[in-house]
Amino acid sequence: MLSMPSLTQTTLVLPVLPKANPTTTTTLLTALSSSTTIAHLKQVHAQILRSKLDRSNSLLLKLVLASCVISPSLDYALSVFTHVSNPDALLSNKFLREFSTRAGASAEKTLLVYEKMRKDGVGVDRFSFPAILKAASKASALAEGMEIHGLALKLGFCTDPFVDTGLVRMYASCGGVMEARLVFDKMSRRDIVAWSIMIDGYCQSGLFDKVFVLYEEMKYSDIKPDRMILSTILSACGRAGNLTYGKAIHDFIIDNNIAVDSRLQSSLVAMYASCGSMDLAKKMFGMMSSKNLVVSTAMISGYSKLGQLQDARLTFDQMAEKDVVAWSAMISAYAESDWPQEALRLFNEMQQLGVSPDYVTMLSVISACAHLGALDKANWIHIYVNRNGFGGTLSVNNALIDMYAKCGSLGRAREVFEKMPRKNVISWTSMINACAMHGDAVNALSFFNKMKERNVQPNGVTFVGLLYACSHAGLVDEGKKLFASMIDEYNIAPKHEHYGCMVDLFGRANLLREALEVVETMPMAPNVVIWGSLMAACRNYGESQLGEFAAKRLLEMEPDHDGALVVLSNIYAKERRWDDVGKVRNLMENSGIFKERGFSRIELNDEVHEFFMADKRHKQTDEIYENLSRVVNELKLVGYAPNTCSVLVDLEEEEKKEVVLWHSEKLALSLGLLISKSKVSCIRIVKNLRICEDCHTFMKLSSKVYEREILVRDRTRFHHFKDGLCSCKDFW
DNA sequence: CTAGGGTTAG
Repeated sequence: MLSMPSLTQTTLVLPVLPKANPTTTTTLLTALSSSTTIAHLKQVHAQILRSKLDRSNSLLLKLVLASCVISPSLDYALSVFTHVSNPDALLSNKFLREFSTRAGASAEKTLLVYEKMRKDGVGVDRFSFPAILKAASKASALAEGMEIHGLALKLGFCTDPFVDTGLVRMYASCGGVMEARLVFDKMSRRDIVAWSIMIDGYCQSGLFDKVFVLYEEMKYSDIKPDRMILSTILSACGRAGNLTYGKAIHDFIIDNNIAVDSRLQSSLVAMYASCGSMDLAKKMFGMMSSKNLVVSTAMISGYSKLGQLQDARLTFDQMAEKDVVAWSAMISAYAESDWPQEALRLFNEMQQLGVSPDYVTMLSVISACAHLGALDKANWIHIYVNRNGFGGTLSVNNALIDMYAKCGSLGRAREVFEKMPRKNVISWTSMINACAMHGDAVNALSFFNKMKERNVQPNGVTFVGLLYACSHAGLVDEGKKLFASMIDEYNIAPKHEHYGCMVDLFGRANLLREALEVVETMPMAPNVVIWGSLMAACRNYGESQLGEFAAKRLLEMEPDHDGALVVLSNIYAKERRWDDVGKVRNLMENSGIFKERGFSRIELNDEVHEFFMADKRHKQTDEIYENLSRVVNELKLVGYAPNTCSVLVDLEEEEKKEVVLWHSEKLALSLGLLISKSKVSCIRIVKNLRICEDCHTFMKLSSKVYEREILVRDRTRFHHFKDGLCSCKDFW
């Protein structure tokens, strides 16, 4: 080890080497200690330049490599490298490799190194390509990747399996699995790594069928699967939810005595967890001697998918260390289970512990804000996104559109959309959906037209948004045309959700015969949603016979479907079939139909208030109820009469009236009117269930009497109440 | 002689 006086950043002297020579400098550069700093290297650099040793490129390159070793940021190394004329291949490749394998170094910088090598016209040989292609893959740089492909062809390296494998990987990562496959098929010799990368490419593109086909093909061509490729296949099984294939792989591992290391074990647990087979996952997880980050995170997301939040949280709390992925998984679990406040709380806790979020974390946090529906929080997270450099990320912007729409601000959603530097189908679909949610069918259709003009291909989800918009706006002909063009023009096979929209489209327009025809002619068996749509239409138009039929089909599939039970009991009551009413009531009591408790949230002065029905937990409870009865009396003057149709419990009429008056959205409105006095500000309420008819009327009248705009988000859509009218035109 | 592949969050 070179004895260097303890240099600090402030005493930049190099006393031992007044005159540098190649040998001593080399010694110096190869004898790095943990205390060597960039400052030391800068001195050596100066020595080299002063002693005119810089014509010896190898010395400078050694300096470059030395700085790679000691500094996580490769900026200094890069700056020295760019000043080396005609770097030689061996050291350049080492440098490239250093760059491409370094986690912190951005792939774009590796490509800069490559460009420099190209410009100097030397230094590129077949050993350079794997690293360069890896960088192009990481950066998803298709244009550069293709140029590199061209160069490899020109230099005659395209018979080198390492180069070919790199090309397969590059195309696969840039979204060109087809091109990857072309390169793969032309390879004369395919080893297990080549197969592995090709299979992983299909996995990344979500083409799981191809994954399994190719894997079988590989086994057929006498290549024995190893642990790594088995991991890849298991991951595909997990993501495709193919438990059968996953189990078969597990059996293969056992039958062939393949040693299961901790990584393969993690893959097995992750596969079972992703397939929702938590019992098997848990069993294997329990057997692991040391539970690493990855496998614990897989367990968290497995539990979360099944809605088992307590188990997810328990696993999370038991983790000795947590990285950003684990935090993100837990935050996402809360966000997706409609527990947004806990998701946001966890996000704060994570930051306090010094863990920086990445863009996936942001997606979950944005989704949490969307669930919460609080516009102030939404604005806050948007600022956070911009300040922390996520503003340019496509998926983040897509999530922001959805968030603003769900927080009631179509305008802000549109602003995000307009400002986006790049847009994809999801961006357009999110915007169409945003309009649909707000009952703005005209703009939904106009976004669709603009999307077509820009040659963006719509997908099945796009049409769900469009059909939803049409059905809620009563645009029957337009909806029919869109449905036809989806099939004929865009070759998209309609799924359940599309047929559901069509049933809704006709049902809402009182075209019940057509609605029934859709149900009868659709090529797959109708599901709960389809029968539910038909039933709702029948209820709205008093079509009891068909309504009863639909409700019964629904109950065959979901015996405790609360909506169906209510409709049936109302139909029977109307027809005075008291025996049947009694039967349904019994069913309702036994099935515990109130599985989801209704609640409403309102955000006032940056504080979120939450109410259940007849809730008395709020600190201003007395004022809220006092104000509510005042409001009720004032509304009665303009014709309000409590409507108890939606009350399911068996109560006396007078009691039912009280129950209706204490619905959570009315409590929220009462507080809103108490606290927010300014007539220009809109009162925003978020409800987890559908708004009932009585509350809907109540909101309409309040908007007129108090000259306030009221925005209520219910389970599926927005209601803008203004001047006594609602944007949903009383169809919901 | 210096080169390529695996598990987790959406």
